[in-house]
Formats: sequence, structure tokens, C-alpha cells
Amino acid sequence: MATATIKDVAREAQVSVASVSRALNGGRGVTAETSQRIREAATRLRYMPHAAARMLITRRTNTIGALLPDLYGEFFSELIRGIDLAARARGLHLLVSSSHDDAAAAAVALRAMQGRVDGLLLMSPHADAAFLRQNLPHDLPTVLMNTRLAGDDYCALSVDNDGGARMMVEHLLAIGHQRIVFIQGPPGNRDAGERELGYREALVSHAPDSPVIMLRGDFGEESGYRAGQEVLGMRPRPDAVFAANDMMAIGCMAALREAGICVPEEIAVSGFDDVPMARYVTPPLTTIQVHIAELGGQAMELLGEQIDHPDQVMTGIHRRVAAKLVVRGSTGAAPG
Amino acid sequence: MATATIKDVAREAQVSVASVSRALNGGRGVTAETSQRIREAATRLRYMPHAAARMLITRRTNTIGALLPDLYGEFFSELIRGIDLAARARGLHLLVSSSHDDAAAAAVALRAMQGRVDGLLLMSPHADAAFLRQNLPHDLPTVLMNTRLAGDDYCALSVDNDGGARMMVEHLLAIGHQRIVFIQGPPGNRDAGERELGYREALVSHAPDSPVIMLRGDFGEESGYRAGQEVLGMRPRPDAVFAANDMMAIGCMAALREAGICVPEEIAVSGFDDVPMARYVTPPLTTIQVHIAELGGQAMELLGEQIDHPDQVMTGIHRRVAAKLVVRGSTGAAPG
DNA sequence: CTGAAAGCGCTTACAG
DNA sequence: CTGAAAGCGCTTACAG
Repeated sequence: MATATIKDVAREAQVSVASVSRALNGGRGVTAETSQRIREAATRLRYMPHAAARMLITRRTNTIGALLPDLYGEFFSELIRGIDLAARARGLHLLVSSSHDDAAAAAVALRAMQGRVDGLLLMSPHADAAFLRQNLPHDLPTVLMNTRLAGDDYCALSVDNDGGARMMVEHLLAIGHQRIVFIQGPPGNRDAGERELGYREALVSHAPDSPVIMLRGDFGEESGYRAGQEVLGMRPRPDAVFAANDMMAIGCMAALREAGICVPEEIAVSGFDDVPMARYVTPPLTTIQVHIAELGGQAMELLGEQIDHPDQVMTGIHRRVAAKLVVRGSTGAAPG
Repeated sequence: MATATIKDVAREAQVSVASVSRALNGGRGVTAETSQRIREAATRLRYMPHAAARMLITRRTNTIGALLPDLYGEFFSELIRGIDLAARARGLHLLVSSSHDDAAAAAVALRAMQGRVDGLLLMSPHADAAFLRQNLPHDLPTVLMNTRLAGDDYCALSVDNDGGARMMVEHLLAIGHQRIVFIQGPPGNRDAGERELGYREALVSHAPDSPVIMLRGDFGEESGYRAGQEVLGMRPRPDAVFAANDMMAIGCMAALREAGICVPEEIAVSGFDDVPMARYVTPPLTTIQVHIAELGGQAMELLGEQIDHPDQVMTGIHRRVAAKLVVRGSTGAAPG
């Protein structure tokens, strides 16, 4: 027996398909008895409405799409959770798509969303104005997350990387550090760039005499380890390290530990993200906490607004998710 | 301008919609010139085929659904990644659905899949035989992951919890431990139950004189911490703790550390899962590694087979993903 | 309250 | 090679 359709239910209940549709969608315009009979028939046949048919006629998929660079790791795990919870609260399904190595793959993914989703949450290195204009289904509500902005044509949401980085540098300066090394993220990475900018701004504002010292990194723990080794060779030795993310900070601490350097007594180390692991390393890592789930949740809220009120102009809105300084042991002591 | 449909393209290219369809789907049965003209028209109008319409007529969604208990945390992050990679390799989209607190919610989620997906990956505490029969769209290829099995009616895949736990106990016995405490997972949790079973089996087989000692836990770090405190009060003191997962082992180590007990010199501690954090705690945690991404990937492969060969009987297949012992510092030393 | 009919945007035999 | 037509499973004005 194949899956029952609305026709089968209509036949079983001795009514028209129109009545079945009405009875099963709220029951307005059908007598209670008819409705009851239809429901029983539906249950008997194990009827499940065919989503695609409904999508086609109602122009509603009750699904939102999330195009992300990756699905793996703490960051995306939290992000997806935030999106999922907010979507669920609105009764929306979640279609995820990730790992579009190049613009062509991202374009295919974007185009495939047409007719599958009511709105799009987009985080992509390829998302510039021209790319979006070419590949985004027309009139599809979209919210950009942590993405290079395309003028004021879209609604966007991003983490306050700049503000967070400034907070961290101000903290390091406040406890007496002068020579603060910054370990960079991957070249071209927007978050990394904004964090670097915050570092520079804070030094300019509060410690114009402190040197700007950059080490290369790529957000991976290994690159932090290598940067830590470089720090060991620097003279005069820096008294603090600020890594553009936690994993590099953790790698850096490993390199310092191996060389017998005490953190935080000899060098303070700090990161950015507040990954769960940050509180478990020894010493626990001072970092900037960004409520990533909130980034996802707020993006979903903005998208929900757009979907519910298509006429309301929301392009050009750009919100920032606040960052928060979390001081732990790795910067716990003032320098000697 | 609204999004262009196939009709608009047909008009623009001066052909029938049938030809547009053919040209855009491989180009068989159309001359190169016609095809070219159609493609140009499509590009000019920024035509994107409407997925729902195509799904309805082709009976193919090119989407697979993943019903999971949660999306958050290392485990699901890895699982989703494994699924995503395997799905992408087959050109399939991924629809995720999670957090169905009760059976009713899970049923709604399951039924909503009808017409949205070509197959289902299912991990749910509610998935027993009757539940599935009632709510699973008929004929929908399905693979159960780590789920209580419903006879031989479905295709299933799960982690070798039992074997992994036995390996761990054998390791602890081999390095000389006698009194091994087991910290349980949430009551009713299948993985936790299988791990407990493995612990019991290994003791019966290899150390019938060693006591079976159980402490309650719920997979959360806090519960491990509390279990650690209980261990402190036990006389004679156990010489090893085997927690049903890593987070509890980490919580347990925290409690022991606070009490001044040295791990592994005074008590060995071990976990299960090999979360990324396991290697960063002090001392690094001995644990059982399960390649979770592989669980997702293999499940997707099985599902792909079912989708591609609907006539092939695959129910009753039950594969296990191997577990592996990873010895680190937390069990590094033999007891005094 | 109920039903017949149109139509959502596609694909695919079937003719020509 | 090309097009007219049927049909996928629904929903929703429009009549009655």
C-alpha cells in the first residue's frame, strides 16, 4: 500500500477533497461531525499531507535555510542550536547547507534554496553584493550573519569583535602589561580582521607608546603553538599575548609551558570566543565571550520578522551581538 | 519583478516549457542552439527552478531528514558533520530536526517529513516499533542510529558501547586496578546502558572477585563532580573510576583534585567518547574514542543505498561502529 | 456547510 | 527536435 493522499481520505470519508483539506487545516467551514469522520478516515489510512504539494500551492515552506561555511566545532554547534531553538519556537523547519569551498558551490547552494525555504540565514565569505544579487532568489527574506556587508541592501547581524578586542586590550593594560602581542587569524577572515582592528584601536587610544606586535596564525591550535615558540625568542619578551581566538591561545600556552614559562606569572595569555574548553585548560583562559547561540537566535528573529511582514523595510538594519570579558587565571596576576 | 518561472523563460526564449525543462535538465532532446538560447534566457531572467514543484512531480526531494534528540555539543556537531559530508557527496540537502521532548512532538516532526525528504536518519528515544509504524511515512527509507531497535523492521547503526566499555575495564584491570567504580549515565539512555553492561560483563569475565560499584550520573559534568565527592567517602577507597562519558569523568577529576587526591597516582579516572576537551584536561583523560562522524557518514551511506535501490531489502541490517581505547595520563600509572 | 474546478511550477510520456 | 497536454497533491475562491 502506497502512502495515502488527500483523495484517498476523501473517498474513505465520502466527502470532497476540499472538505478534507478544510477539516484537517483547522476545521473552519465544516461541521463537527464531518470533520470527525474525516479525521477518523485520515487516521485509519495513516494520511500524512504531502509537504511539497502544500508548499507549491501555499507558497509557504515553513522552512528556513541556513547557509554556513561549516557545521563542525563549538562555534557552529552553538550557532545552529540558537537558530534551531528560535526556528522551532516559530514552528519552522531548518535546512542546513555548508562547506561551499568556492563561490560557484555557494551559488549552487543558494539557488537550490528557491522553493525550499521561506527565508535564509547566510554566513558566507563569498557573499558580496554582486554575488547575492546574482544568486539570491528574488524577494527571499535574508539575514546576513558575520558577513562582509553588501551596502545597505540586506539585513545583517554580527558579533562585536572590535569592541570585544578593545575590552581585552584594556584589561591587559589595566593590570599593567605593556608589550602585548597579537596572534592574527586567517588572512581575509572578517572576524579576525575586526579583532585585530580592536587591538590596534585600543593601543592607539590607551597606550600609544606600546608597540603593535603581530604574529601570524590561522585560528588553529597548531598555529598558536608556533606563535608561542616565536614569542619565546622575542627580546624584549612580550608580557602578554592576545590571540584572535581561544584555540590559538591554548596552543600558545602549550608552547610556553613546554619552555618552562609560567602563565600568567611570566606572560599573560588571552583568547577570544570562550569555547567550553577555555575553562578547563590550566590555567583557565581569560577570553571574550560571545553568546553565539544568541547570534543565531537573533538572526532568526530578524528573519522571522521579515517573513511575517514582507512589506516592512528591514534592509540596512545592522545589529551587533555584544561581547563580554571573562577574566580567568591566564591573565590573573599582574606582571612582576 | 517577481521570481521568473519556467513559463517566463519559455516566452523569453520563444519555445515551449517542455523544451526549457529539457534544456535545463541535461539538454537531451534539444539542439545545441535551442539549448543555448534557453540558457541565455534563463540567465537573463535569473531563473531558478522552484524546488517544491519539482519535488511534487519527480517524487524526489534530493533532501534527507535527520531527526536528532539535540543539535548541540560535540557529539551532535560531529554527527551532523559526518552526515553532512556524506550527504553532500551524494548531492543531497540536509533537513535537521531536534529536541522532541515527548513522543507527540517527535511524531509531529516525523510526519512533517512526508514529502520533504527522500529518506530519514533517525535517533530518538521515542522510536520504538509501534511509534515508527504509526508515524513514519510509509515506504520512506530510514536508518536508525543508536536507537532502541524495533525488531528487524529497520536498518540500524550504532556505536559499539558494550565493546568499548569492556576494553576500558580490561585496560584498568590490566594495569592492576581492582575496585573500579562505574558512574552511570541517564536512566533509560541506551548508550549509557550498553556501557554499563560492558563494564559488568568485563568484570564477570576477567575479575569475578572485583566488586560492581555503581554511582548515579546523568552525563553532565556536575553529576560527575558529585560522584567524585561520593568516591571520596567510600571505604575502602576505589582505585579506579570509569565514567559513562567524558564530561562526568572531567567533573569527577575536579572533585578529586579539590580534595587533594592525585590522579592517576591515587585513583585512575577514565571516560567514554573522547571529546576534544579530553586531551586538554590535566591529566589528559584516558577514554574510549568513537568516530562519531563515521556513525553519521555510514548511516548516510546505508540510507543512500536504500534510496538508490528501493527494491533491495535492507531491513534487519545492523552495523556497529567500532570503538577504540585511548590511553592518556589519567590512568597512566599503575596503583601504588 | 459542501463540492467542482482552477491552478501552484514543474516533468514526461505521447504525438508530430 | 519540439510542443500540447496530463498530472503530481494540495488549497482556495466561487457557486450552490
